[in-house]
Amino acid sequence: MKRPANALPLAVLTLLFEKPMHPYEMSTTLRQRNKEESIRLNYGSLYAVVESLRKKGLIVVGETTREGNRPERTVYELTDEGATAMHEWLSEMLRDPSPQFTDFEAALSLMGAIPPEEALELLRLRLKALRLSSSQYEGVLASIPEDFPAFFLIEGEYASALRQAEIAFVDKLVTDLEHDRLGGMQVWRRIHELREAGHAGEEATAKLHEEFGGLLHWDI
Amino acid sequence: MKRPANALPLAVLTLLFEKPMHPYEMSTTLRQRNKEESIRLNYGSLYAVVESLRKKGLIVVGETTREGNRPERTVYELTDEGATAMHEWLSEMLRDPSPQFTDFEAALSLMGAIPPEEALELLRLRLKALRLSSSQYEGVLASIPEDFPAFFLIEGEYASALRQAEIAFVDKLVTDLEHDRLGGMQVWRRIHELREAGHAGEEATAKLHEEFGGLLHWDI
DNA sequence: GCTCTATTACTCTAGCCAGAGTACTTGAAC
DNA sequence: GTTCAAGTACTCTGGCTAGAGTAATAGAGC
Repeated sequence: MKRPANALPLAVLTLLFEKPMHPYEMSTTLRQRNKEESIRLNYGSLYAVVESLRKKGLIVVGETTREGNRPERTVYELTDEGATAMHEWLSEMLRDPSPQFTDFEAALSLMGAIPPEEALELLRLRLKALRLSSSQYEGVLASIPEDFPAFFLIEGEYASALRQAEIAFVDKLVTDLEHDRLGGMQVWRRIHELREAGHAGEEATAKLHEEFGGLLHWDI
Repeated sequence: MKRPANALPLAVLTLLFEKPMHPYEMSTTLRQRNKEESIRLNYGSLYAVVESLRKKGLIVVGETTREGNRPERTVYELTDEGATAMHEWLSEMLRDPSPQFTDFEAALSLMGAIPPEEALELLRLRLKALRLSSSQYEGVLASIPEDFPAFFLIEGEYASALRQAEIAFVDKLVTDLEHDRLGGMQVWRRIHELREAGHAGEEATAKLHEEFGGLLHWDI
């Protein structure tokens, strides 16, 4: 079975593992349990996902009811295959780390396309935003009763741990940039100087090789 | 302008910022620079993305050439609007932290659907895999010459920092589970015991409320 | 000189997913 | 007693994306 990037189908399976539900109830339940913060949820996807699970035989239509003149509600139930698939899929996601392609990692890898001074300023702003959201999270945590079971906060704690690591990383990067301490910064800066002066493309590349010589012959 | 989740269009813009290219050259360049590790790349997406950038006027067709009987190569160039868009978009991605919906965060938030003992074992395996990939990364790092510019390794360093944080988090979680130290574990375990005994759905929920009383009335 | 694999350069298709749109109901406020 | 926001329950559209498929050439090895 192919695992989609989005965990929404898995979330649907786990909800139906609890009890039969209609899609709208799934969405309100997920929302009420704050799953929206860890799982991308919207109606369009939800109904499509439910239909595709049904086609695969992982869920079946139970009953359809109607209250007053409102749209009909279609209640779905988990099949045995669905329960198995849910178990396998969730196990895999817990067990196997998979490459994640985050925005910031991509941005870092393309950072060379803007001049170092600008990048530095943007990273300072990022740091500020990260620290703010971190302290907001701490605030929310502080407002939760002491005896609230940690189990229900686990995904938030994980996100928070990653955020702390990102803060430490960006903080160090900012400091390194401020002190011109990052290896390769001269090339990076020179590229943008040349471009400012009207040199671009192959021509600029040639000039860089001339100026920096062997240093440009890495390519791991 | 709407930012797609995938950074591929941005990568295309930054490549054309360097010099005009045809799509196939973009893909080989990205691959050669190890950008595949931070940016999801495949042909289907690449050609679609290039076409959509063209439609938006961010890039234009330069020349088309043909060598022998091979398929024609269409070379694209960045427009001024494209350069502006690239700059804005990359700035945004560096500046604004955005929610990331990782697999593992989703898996943690749905972990309740499998029994605690199983989850513990899966997390142990995850930890092992994480440690392995961490030491592999260290190995690769060690094989790189000392004077290799850190700037070109920055996204790998970021990924590595996050991985270290995940290792620390999972390690602690495993220990907590081993010592029955995580708040809410009794409810979690009991849910699966009841299910084993044939109680599910509303019935099980009622029983849980009976047994655990007030403890189940959180919902932040 | 013939086969086999790798490389070059795309094209096609089906499914996924986000966001906006629809249409009805309930309850609160003035 | 009527308006207006919020809630209920979906449907539609169109863009995005992954993976497989195609079709030619170049070079390595026997």
